[in-house]
Amino acid sequence: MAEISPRKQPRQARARATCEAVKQAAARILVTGGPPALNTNAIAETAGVSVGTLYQYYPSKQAILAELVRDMRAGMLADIERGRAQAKGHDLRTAVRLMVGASLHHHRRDALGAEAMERAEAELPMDAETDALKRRIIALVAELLAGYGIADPELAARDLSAMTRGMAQAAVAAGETDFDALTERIARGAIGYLETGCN
Amino acid sequence: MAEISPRKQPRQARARATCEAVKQAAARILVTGGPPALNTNAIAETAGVSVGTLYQYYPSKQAILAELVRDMRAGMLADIERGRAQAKGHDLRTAVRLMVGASLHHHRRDALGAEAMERAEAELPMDAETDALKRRIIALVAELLAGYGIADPELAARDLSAMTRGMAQAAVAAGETDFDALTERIARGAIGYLETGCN
DNA sequence: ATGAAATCCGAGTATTTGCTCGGATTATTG
DNA sequence: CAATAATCCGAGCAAATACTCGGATTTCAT
Repeated sequence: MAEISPRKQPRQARARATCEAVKQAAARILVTGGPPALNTNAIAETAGVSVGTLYQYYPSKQAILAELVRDMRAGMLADIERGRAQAKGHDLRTAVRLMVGASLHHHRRDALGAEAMERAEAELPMDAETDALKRRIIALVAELLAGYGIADPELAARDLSAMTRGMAQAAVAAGETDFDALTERIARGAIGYLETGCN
Repeated sequence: MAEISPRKQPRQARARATCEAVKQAAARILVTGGPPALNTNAIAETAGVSVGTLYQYYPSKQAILAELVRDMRAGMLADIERGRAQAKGHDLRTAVRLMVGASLHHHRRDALGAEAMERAEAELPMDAETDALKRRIIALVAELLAGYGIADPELAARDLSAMTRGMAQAAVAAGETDFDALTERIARGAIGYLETGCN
């Protein structure tokens, strides 16, 4: 059974830099070579540290990936929270546009990295903290939708998240870079989903 | 460099049964254990044949997966073709409903299998034949959409496919089994996407 | 029935991969 | 400047994995 929680806390600045280097190295390898290319020796070499050092802070390979995914989810949650604050007070249509835009924020920063991470998440035993983050994201969207009188807001939140994720994934895979246009297209689908339900 | 095209054609009935057993074993392992659990020894054992036998028909592990994915894509293409034949003559909304239903046909047969396969496809070097199948699927949808005067039908086809895939994936992951309800929800999004574009 | 072709077997090989351990190096403290 | 704690190193081990090979067994054609 592979441990997932970190093994030891870095106390000195040097050690903190090491941890960060390891994470970034793992992320880079994941983007360039996909999950099968992600092995501990490669991570250590890319990070410029030795395997032994790596294992002082991460108890297993999976733990590195888990922390990477957790970071991404935390970032997403922050993006969504900002989006909701921005959307407050607007009508449903513009609120949806703003929320979709917020969901795509991490794609704007690093589209390939975001995609690689989301795919990697699938083949990882879900750790409790990341699961909680995902639930909070959905709950946040559901709460917003409920404010507009949407029926079954939880289901709608899940559907809209999935819709966004799916379309973004395909767009990135196709090499699209105009995220404003993509946001607009996703918002059209989302608004259609929400408004067609009421009549 | 791993070969992907099959190594030898089975000539006798026994050999054909072996090939089929290998494929089904691989599919089952993929569903129950995910990509990391898919190794040649396990495949051979599950299929009830020896590794040596396996390697007489498949030049590499990837070749097995590739053929599995190819089969699934071929099935999807057939489903979509039937869907289009059924949709012909109806108005846009019912046509969309029928097409979404057709796209989900393989999910109805084996939801977990379909999902496992689609995820596995991502970490596989795209082989030419499968790529051609995917293109044909998109082209078919695009052609249908063009008949209804949709602008940029290729892009719309890609977006709608991605939308369907994303929502279906999330629904299956959440344990949903009512595919009629799911079809209806996806269709709402799709119709919204298509109709909001025109005004 | 008999030779040839097809199929099957599974122990074994070469490689990869996750991970450990004992000791060297660097930082911190009193 | 010690002495102690923190950090780092990397050779190497144990296990897993993709794949091969030589020969046994079964099927087919005549």
